[in-house]
Amino acid sequence: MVSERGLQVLRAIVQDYVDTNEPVGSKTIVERHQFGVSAATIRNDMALLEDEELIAAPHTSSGRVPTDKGYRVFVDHLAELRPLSSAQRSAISTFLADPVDLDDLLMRTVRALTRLTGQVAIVQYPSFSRARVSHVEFVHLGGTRIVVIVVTDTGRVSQRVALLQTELEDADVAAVRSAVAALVTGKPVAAAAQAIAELSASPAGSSRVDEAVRTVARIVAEELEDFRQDRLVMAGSATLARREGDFRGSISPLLEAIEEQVTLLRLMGEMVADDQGLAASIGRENASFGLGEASVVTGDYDGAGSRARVGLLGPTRMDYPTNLAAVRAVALYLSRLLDEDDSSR
Amino acid sequence: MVSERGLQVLRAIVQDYVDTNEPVGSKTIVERHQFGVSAATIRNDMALLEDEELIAAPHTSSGRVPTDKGYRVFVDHLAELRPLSSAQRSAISTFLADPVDLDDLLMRTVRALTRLTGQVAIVQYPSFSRARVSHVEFVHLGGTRIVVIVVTDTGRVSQRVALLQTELEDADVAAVRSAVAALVTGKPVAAAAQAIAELSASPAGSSRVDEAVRTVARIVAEELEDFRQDRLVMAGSATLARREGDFRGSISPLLEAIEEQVTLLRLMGEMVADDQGLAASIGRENASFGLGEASVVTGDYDGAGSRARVGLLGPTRMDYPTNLAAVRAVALYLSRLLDEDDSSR
DNA sequence: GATTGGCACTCGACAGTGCGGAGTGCCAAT
DNA sequence: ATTGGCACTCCGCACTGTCGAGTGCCAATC
Repeated sequence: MVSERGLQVLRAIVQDYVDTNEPVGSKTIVERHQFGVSAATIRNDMALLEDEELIAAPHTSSGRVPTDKGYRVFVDHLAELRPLSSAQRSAISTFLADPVDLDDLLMRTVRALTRLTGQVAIVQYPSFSRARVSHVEFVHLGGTRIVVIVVTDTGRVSQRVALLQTELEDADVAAVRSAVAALVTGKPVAAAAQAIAELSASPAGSSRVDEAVRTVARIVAEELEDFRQDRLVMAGSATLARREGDFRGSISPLLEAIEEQVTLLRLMGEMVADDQGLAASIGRENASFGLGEASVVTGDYDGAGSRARVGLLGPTRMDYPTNLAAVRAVALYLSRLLDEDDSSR
Repeated sequence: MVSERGLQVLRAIVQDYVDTNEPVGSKTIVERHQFGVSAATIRNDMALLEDEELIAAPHTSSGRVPTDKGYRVFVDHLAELRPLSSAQRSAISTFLADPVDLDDLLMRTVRALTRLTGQVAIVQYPSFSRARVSHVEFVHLGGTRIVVIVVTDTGRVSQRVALLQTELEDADVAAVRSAVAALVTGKPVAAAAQAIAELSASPAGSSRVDEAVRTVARIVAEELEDFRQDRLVMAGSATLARREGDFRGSISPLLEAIEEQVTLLRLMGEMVADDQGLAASIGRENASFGLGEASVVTGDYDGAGSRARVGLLGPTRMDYPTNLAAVRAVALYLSRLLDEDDSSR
């Protein structure tokens, strides 16, 4: 059983190791922290911590390094968020001031976070499942090509080019427009998708317009899927190269995950937040995502009536208190901005 | 003066060095190539090449390595494109078959290129400066928020949320729509932007609608700028981490350039293509872009009536014949696809 | 004049050696 | 439970000598 002091020793090890990137020995701990006991006593505690697999020694008779399990205990029980300096707070607010639109706001958010922490920053687009379709629009490009645009009441827009089977007159396009618009306008995106599915299931008319309506509706359904499917904005991948020694292996799995996005989306989706909306996934806990050498910390924010996450990706050996605090501060600020925006319309 | 055989020696050095990543000595050349002369003779040639600064020795009495200037001569005078295997050709065509839309096509293009070459692949969006505005659309979200959508006859769409000074009735929105639409519809994007600039210069009316028209027009002008401004799609940044030893320094400047995009756009814009539409920018030639350790090869393609580039970013020590051939093949294929698409409407 | 074989020389890579320091584990004493 | 002491382990570093690859130069040869 690990004593109370033993846990404090673990905390000291994590802090010093994050600080210096070198295995920390009993003597160092006595020097850098005020435990009021001798190195030998610390050694006894360390032996217990090692039994519990909270720390490990890279080589016989070398200092100790936290294990993934050790980091987990540290984050769950020992870490206190390190409050941001006022300079950092004001940096966030100036960085995020007066965004042009949602894209711009999220882009600035990740830039701010990566500057604040030196890690790769990630933000999910708010999930739009509660949004309603406010408008569908078609632009006939001539021939069989038509641009299909869907807009939600939260201001998000998706567009796609559809290729029809047959050529349409402009009058036909108007007919298609009113048919599809009637089907989805004003409905929440989920309900709109449902309505389109029902249309597809019903017996098909064979008129030229009817056929076009079906084709276009299918495209609209795909676009609605876009709204439900989360997307990511990221920044700071260059920081990985600088911090390369922190990853035992190569950083290429990380770069792949960044490029893939899907992996990160799944990972971020599966993490379980605490009562402050914060979550951390550490080292081998991410092994199934190919990120066994990395950690992710996230914070929830509220946007457009739904929840999404902002987070950081970095080495397992990261400064969790600082990073969690930064994520939380940015998430709170983001929620406030989106809330104002929401209520102002 | 470097003899004809001297140039062949340079070619051999480049080829072997790209192959093995080790400085190549006179003996190796004699073994791997059929020069029919002895190592000593090769050494004499190498001394001349060194005088011309086409090759250099990393250390006294070590094998030789091509300089940037050496690569330049190789690419300009000695390299012949290495034709793609038929397997590779068919890989391209299956990879690029049946794209959903332009975004999808370009995304697949970079994926194909990065798979083919193992380098970072980049493609510019076709420049839309010759495109015409086919449609502007507004969606009133309520209050002072309005989505402004601009569509060109090439099928490209840009949207942005505008915040107005004052609240508008739906009737006002209709008035704004017709005013702005009259201003720009049917015009090439450059002319449309011009028209808006003239509007801004003319004396302002003070009615609510007039003011809204000006605000919205300004937003439209911004969006037109989007069309003229090129954008990039990229893939394969993870390959950099694997090939890390090829870069003397860190790969972080490369990752930064990839994240910045602007740098790469400028670089690709400034490169001068040969009669096949191919271009290469080697090593220190890119120093002013922070990419002195890297090379970029590009090929031009025709899309939607205008020209754009597809390219590769990798270490200076890259396989230029293969990479140039791959870029050319993909560029040609892309041109063909976009041309078909163009003529089918 | 170009080419060649020979030869001395330089340098990097590598393995082996020895040493100092940091850190541990254990034990007997407190 | 805590502590100081002590033997032990192992890493990191500097130093050394050897080996091989490669060069540059020169006199001899075609």
